[in-house]
Amino acid sequence: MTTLPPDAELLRLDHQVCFSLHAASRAFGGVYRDALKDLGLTYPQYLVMLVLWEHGAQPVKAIGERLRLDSGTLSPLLKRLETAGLVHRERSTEDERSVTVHLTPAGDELREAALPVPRRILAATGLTVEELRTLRGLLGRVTGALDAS
Amino acid sequence: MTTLPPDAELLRLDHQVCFSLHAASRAFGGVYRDALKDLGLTYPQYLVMLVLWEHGAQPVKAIGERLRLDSGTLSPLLKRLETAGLVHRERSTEDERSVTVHLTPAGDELREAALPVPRRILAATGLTVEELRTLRGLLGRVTGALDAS
DNA sequence: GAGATTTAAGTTGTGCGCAACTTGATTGCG
DNA sequence: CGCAATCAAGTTGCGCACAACTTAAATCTC
Repeated sequence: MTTLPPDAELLRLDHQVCFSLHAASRAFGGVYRDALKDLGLTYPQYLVMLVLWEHGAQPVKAIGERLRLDSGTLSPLLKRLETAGLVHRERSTEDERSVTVHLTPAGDELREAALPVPRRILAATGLTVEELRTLRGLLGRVTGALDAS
Repeated sequence: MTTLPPDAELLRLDHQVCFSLHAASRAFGGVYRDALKDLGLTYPQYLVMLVLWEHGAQPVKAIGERLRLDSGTLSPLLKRLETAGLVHRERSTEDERSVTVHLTPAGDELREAALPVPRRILAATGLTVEELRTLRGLLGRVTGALDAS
């Protein structure tokens, strides 16, 4: 569609994209930090709670697959959520390797307090719905391609 | 342009974008980890080296502004780069609060070894140049808006 | 059925990211 | 001038991310 850029510019573009991604991810982190402070959650903890609110109790493995996180990250994170009284872990009886993560009543209740969060973030992005869809689409494709390579 | 989606979908879209961003950022991290292993650099260390290769010796403060990182992150990172012999730090004589970061000859030479890295990453993304531009644009706008809020 | 392989979760160690703080230098203001 | 406010860099502490490893259970294979 356009003239292909010279090599140098192309390579520059690449690291600009990576850098933008890195910066944007941390900028989101900052806004979430504020929005979640009252709930006492970090952003990754909030992601885990979203999974549990939406899909119910499930094994650590399943949470990890949904969030692209391994047990080295999830185990201590879940331990903190358990200490905070939001979650409890129970070793499965059928397969004793597996541990199922359940919401406690407090964890379930927190859902309501978390409802206004997404709107705050949405407003802070300054993007239109169209743009958000485009962004989500591109990011999804990149992640898929990168993971495959 | 399109029918506005109902509230629930809109809020869903928001956390999907945040999640995609988080996931994409980590996926890039993984690919860079492989590409930079031979150079003995992590991705954030590589970003610092890019700044020095491109703009020459400069104070910690300036590096932090370019990369959106504070001294709590940069100080130990620079110490590691110094231990690796790629960089050395010198306290400014005019303003003794400031520390200027210089490339060592080894740090300068590493530039050549790093040249093939961007192309590898570029290929791994699976996106066209158009799409990369769009992505960079959207991410830049989001970061700006989020930082301002 | 016994032994090798695979699997789920957890542990350890390293580095990044950031808040909160310390230290020492500079600037600004009365 | 003198002292407060500001500023640059560094330190500490905590949580996330991930590689490499351990442990214990399930599965596969002969």
